[in-house]
Amino acid sequence: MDEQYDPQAIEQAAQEHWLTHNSFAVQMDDTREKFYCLSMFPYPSGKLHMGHVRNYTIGDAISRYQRMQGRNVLQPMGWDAFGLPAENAAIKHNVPPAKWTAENIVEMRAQLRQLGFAYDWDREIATCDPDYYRWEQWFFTRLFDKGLAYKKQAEVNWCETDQTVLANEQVIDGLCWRCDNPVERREIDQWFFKITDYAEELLADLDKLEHWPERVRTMQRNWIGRSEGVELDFDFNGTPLTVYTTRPDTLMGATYLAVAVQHPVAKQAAADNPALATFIEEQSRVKVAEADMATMEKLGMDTGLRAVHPLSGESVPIWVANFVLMSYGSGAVMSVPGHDERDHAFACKYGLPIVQVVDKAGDDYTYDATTWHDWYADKEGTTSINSGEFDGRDFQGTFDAIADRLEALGRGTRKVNFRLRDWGVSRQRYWGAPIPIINCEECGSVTVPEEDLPVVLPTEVEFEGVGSPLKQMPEFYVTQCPNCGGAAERETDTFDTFMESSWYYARYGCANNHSAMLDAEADYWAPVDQYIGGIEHAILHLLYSRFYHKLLRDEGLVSSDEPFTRLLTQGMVLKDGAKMSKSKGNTVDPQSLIDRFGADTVRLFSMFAAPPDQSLEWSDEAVQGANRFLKRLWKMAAAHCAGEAPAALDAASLDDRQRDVRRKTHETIAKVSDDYGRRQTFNTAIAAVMELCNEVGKLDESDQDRAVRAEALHAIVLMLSPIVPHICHALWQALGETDDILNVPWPGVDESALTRDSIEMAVQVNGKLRARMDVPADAAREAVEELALQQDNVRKFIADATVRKVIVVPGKLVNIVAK
RNA sequence: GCGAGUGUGGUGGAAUCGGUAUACACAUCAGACUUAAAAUCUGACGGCCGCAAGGCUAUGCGGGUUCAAGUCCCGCCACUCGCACCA
Repeated sequence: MDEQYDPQAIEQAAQEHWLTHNSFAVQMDDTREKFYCLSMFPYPSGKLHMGHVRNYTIGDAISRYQRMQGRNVLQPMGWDAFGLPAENAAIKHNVPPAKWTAENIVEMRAQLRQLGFAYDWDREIATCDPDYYRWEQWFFTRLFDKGLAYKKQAEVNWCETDQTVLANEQVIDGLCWRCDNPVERREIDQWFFKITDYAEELLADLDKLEHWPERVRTMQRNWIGRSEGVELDFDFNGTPLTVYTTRPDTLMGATYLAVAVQHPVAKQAAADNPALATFIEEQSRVKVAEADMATMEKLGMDTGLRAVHPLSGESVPIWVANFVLMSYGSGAVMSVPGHDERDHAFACKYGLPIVQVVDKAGDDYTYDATTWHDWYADKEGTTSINSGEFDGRDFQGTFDAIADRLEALGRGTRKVNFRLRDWGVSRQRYWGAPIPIINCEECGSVTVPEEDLPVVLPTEVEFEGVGSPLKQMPEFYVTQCPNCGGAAERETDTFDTFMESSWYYARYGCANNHSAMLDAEADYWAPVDQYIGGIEHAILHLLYSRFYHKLLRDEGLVSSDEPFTRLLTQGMVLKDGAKMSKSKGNTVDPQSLIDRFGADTVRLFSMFAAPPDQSLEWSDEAVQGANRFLKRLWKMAAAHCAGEAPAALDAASLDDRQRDVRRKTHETIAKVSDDYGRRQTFNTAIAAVMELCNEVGKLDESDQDRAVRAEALHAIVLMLSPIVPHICHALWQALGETDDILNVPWPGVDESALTRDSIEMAVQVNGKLRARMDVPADAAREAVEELALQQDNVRKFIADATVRKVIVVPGKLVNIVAK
């Protein structure tokens, strides 16, 4: 064995070995438990960044560990290949997106191979491949038939100068990123998925995801935003004006109505009220970031119109207000200024009446319009007042009584509302999967027949300006209607790229099946047992995937309810306390580190520097430290192997020092197993192995010293192999082992090595550490107490006091309470 | 504004179920080797007092519970993230 650690040679040899043995290809196997480990696939932007390295090293360590546990492990890799950056690059460098993307994939694949990740490359997929997106198109037609995909008008950012739709990130301060002209909102036809049909289940099933971070589940819960209330009608000139409220118990305190500026009633009132028309015009043009909206001044204007309260029969004014959202509920609200903060501010500002209808027991506060109270919205310990026959009830009592009355009168119904909106899946972009629809003047939107799929995206394109080239390609869009045979036009919109990433995890299970979207093998691998990726996908990607999985299930393609059993959200990689980014100029290129130190050093550092779910502060010095550890490990093994083959271990004959090292070996195995499997804290696992190495270094060259060291080195190499697989591959051979380390099971703990004759215990007096003592492992409680009281330093502290109590924590400490 | 999370040496972090705070590294300092430097090896390394033994003190701040609190509870402060007029 070479004395010098030569990472380049070692890593190349290990990677060649894996390649020639096809080491990571897997098939279905009913004799072993399956384990599907997946890291979020990358967008092929050009090169790997440190975030990728961290993400994929975590996934690889888990995969390799699970394999050593005897599981049938699938770990695939692929490319989230559609998206806007390819179009931007095309415009900038005049290279077609398909070519640019393919070149990036070649480069990044080579980098992933250099890092030694244990992927089954036979299952590699790229979402821009027609073999992939054809199934997405096929599935869309199925959803269309079920009514789960539909078309409606929706707003987009429109640049009049460039005659094109802009993505949100292409709008900078309200201006087009290309021509700096103002961007306007325009309504166009778009395709949607009815995710709201699954809102209830998506919410309820979050409770099943016990191995997901609570943070992610909370974010999804809030995003879905379920609320229970009543939808009720005020009478407006004989037609119902519908409002939604979660507080029907305060209905008798509703003193006016407020409608959104886009509401039909507002438009109607504006027809013969120029001042109002101007107000509406101004307010609909204000297009600010959502963050500013919450703090924006609340403005409104009286329409002069009035509506009739459904229970009191009183006439209430209708106002237009800038804070009412057209997109939630019915775009109109009943205003209860006595018990809603916004309504209160609005009523005070415009002099509208305020009626208190909820009182708090034991609070002698009497309402007047100039003061406000901290329990105005409480639902507990309150009583309804000023509400006629509903007086005297608590929140739920009034809620039910009023809801029942409205339902009996036919003026309202209980309703559950969601904040979640249907998912808009069409994009007016080129570099995406074509939506398989043909628009016919006679038949409307007709799906492309299955035998005509896929609708292939042309890849030989030229960009003129920013619009999609598809819209200038009659050879693409001119076609016949599959229904009537008449002249028709193909849809030129493409799918949102979240479509591809919502089901790729399932496709890896049968990536090479050309006759079906998913099959029995795909269902064998699903669901993903361990998913690893960035927290930035906590809502959209993970919610869409969960939705898609339920769609696939309802189509009979998978038999599970959820796609990802266990989720690990890895933290960001920071430099100088900030996220690495090109604009800040604080990036670190993984390639230069691999070239300098080797992949194992980079892998080791990224796993050692922080627990996986925390942010990781980059440190060039600490990378060198990781490299230094590998060099030391290599030297220790080289020195060990240079001598004669070690004698057989004779556990019974070991002296205390040798037994201590051997105990440390087996304690470390126990700890590292727990850190890898249950805790997923690889940093502490590495620290424990480093400690063991420090202990092993103290052994000398006697027969049994060498035998103890041989056992420890075998364990160390096996335990580190998920994180630094190349060096461990080489060390395993150097230790004289002929089996491929990949096929060697995880080391077991020898319980007999863990026993001790004596234990060091801490002795406290009144909770403060005063002494340490060695006690026989089998000492009785009384003997331990006795020994503790005899310690010199302890006697000093209890000399002038009476011992009241002695607490013994077996094997750990004694606390003497004395006063 | 609402919600979630974090706060421990010079730095990254450890302390898993309330039980010996600062493991493992990085940096720094000292020593060995060297003509010298790098590399490598050995040692020191929270603060204060002390020759030492040892003592006092310390986990953002202030209280509390407990024999015992970085860990649990209450109230503040700072930072990070998410949502953001959802009626």
